[in-house]
Amino acid sequence: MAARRLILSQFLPYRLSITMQAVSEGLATRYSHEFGITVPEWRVISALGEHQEMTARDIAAHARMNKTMVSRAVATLLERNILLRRENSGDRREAFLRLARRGDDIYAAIVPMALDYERKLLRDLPKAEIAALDRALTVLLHRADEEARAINDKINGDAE
Amino acid sequence: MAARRLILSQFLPYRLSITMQAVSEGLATRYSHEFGITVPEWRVISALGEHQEMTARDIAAHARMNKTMVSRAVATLLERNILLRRENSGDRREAFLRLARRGDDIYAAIVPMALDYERKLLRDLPKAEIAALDRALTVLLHRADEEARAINDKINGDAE
DNA sequence: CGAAATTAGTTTCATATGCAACTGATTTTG
DNA sequence: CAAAATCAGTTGCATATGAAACTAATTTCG
Repeated sequence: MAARRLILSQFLPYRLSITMQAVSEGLATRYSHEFGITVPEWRVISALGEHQEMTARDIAAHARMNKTMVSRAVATLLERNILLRRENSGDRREAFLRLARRGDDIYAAIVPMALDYERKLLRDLPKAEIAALDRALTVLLHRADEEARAINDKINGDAE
Repeated sequence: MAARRLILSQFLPYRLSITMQAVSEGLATRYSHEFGITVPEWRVISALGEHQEMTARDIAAHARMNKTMVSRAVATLLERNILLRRENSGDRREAFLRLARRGDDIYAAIVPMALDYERKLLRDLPKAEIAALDRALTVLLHRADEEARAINDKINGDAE
């Protein structure tokens, strides 16, 4: 546990952070400019584009958003007629959400834009390196979740 | 430019975003809990730990922060006697910042914690995959910066 | 030299975010 | 069955954030 030097530009959490920031901004600028959609809103739209009909809770789980964020994004999108909402008559706490006509159009317009952007980013990485990146991100997310759980347990006194 | 399906869980910008979020949180929880330091404050401290003495402007450039963020983090850290500030008598707009005694202590305590965390995250990735991840992040950041510039130029009408 | 432009850094303001408290509905359990 | 606990989703509140306006200092240039 020797205190080696820490060089910010080589430190993984820092690099991940600035890279994701740049990547995310580059894409968000496009669709926000063209469709007035925020990042959380895009997440909701893409979740529903992928799964047709979900509750807010499902969306939160699928897109790793907290329920406040989902609630607000959904409210705005309903307001703008981008989503449709159908109450679950079997459990009136929840409601099924899906893309309205306008939502379909927006989704259909953003998807190629997003995939094109992704392609550009990865353009000159060899296939093998892209595969390695994929694996690495999977492992990192998994480990980070584990570590987060560990540290929270320690802070909260473990026995809950 | 065919509108292939977009699967959120496989879409690079999304994966980067959630991974960095988990990674960043896992580390930030530790030092915020132990030292009451925020992420921007840690960035400033680590920049100064690495480079001894810098102006706010240098810090912003080195740690990819905007000047508002630096200004606020520095103000808090000065307040808490974690930094020292020495006005540049040759150019009184700027000031040189460096870690105070307390800042050194905090830095010395966080660095091993941060490196340990990084080690844990990368624990079961083979050396070759880590190297591939490094290269990939470098390329991605570079491409994303390029794309951001391109899109901004397009939006602002290019000829500035 | 002196006006205009530029720069470092701060502050204002409008927006984004998340936790925690809340509402209304459903489920659990004594 | 009724009280307590849980759950889906919303809202209030306090904090975080960044763009743009601002201040004070320096540089540029007519």
